[in-house]
Amino acid sequence: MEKMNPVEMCDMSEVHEALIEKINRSLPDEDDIYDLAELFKIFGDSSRIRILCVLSVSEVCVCDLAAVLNMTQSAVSHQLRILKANRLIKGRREGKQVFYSLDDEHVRSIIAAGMEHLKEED
Amino acid sequence: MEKMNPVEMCDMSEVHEALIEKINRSLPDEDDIYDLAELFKIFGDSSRIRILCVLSVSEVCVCDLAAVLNMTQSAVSHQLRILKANRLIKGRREGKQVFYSLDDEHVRSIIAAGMEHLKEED
DNA sequence: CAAACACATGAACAGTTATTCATATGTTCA
DNA sequence: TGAACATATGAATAACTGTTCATGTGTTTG
Repeated sequence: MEKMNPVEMCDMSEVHEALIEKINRSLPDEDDIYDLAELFKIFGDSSRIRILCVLSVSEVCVCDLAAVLNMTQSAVSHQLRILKANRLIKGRREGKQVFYSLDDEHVRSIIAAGMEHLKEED
Repeated sequence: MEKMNPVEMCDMSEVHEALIEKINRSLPDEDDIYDLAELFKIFGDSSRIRILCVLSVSEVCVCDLAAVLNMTQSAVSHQLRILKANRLIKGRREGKQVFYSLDDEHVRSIIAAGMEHLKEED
């Protein structure tokens, strides 16, 4: 891939040129970064975090989720759809009900990593 | 964004009542969940992730960031402000330039946790 | 089959957000 | 002091997102 035309660069271009080269080589793939941002976007909503926390405790059906989280069934379903599409949870039908549970062990570790940052603040 | 709504619950209320009680007790504090979502919101933008990835390699000034990431200086500054306000990065002035670097070890672990999820997909 | 229930989903709306543009602040140096 | 440079920031705009409302799908049961 050809180098992007530097839109802006400070005067000491010679000095920082090498650094920029080095950084460009060690940056993750553009697509990976995009996917990563998309993933964190999923965690960037308290309703979804709450759902994940509940499912982290136990497999739960949709209406119980709505009850525990004090959300409408529709709102819960919309969020479950997003979580499922991103393979963070999975659904299991049992008669009229659908029970959801975590589909990825990393969900807990991602949440834990975020919590650590919060608990560290002064 | 979070609204109060009428509680919904499926018919088998007696069966799930105990489960709901248990879940309610083990859920994280409401404020913590909110803060956690706010934190992940920061990571939920590819421009900010890219900035964090760059700073994960080296301390870099604003105009070099703009050059590497092919963004305008203004756009970079706006994002740096957000990252700084959330204590993910810190700035160090050196003459006319300001050099930014990571301010939290957890930044790397949060990104790593997210990456693991992506790399796991079939 | 029809009714009741659990859940899913499309459309619309309100609130949020990242970027751009213009301009302000802060620093160095002639 | 004033010009040039590096960065910061306010306002405006376009794009995105979560919820609600209405309705559709799938399942059980009378």
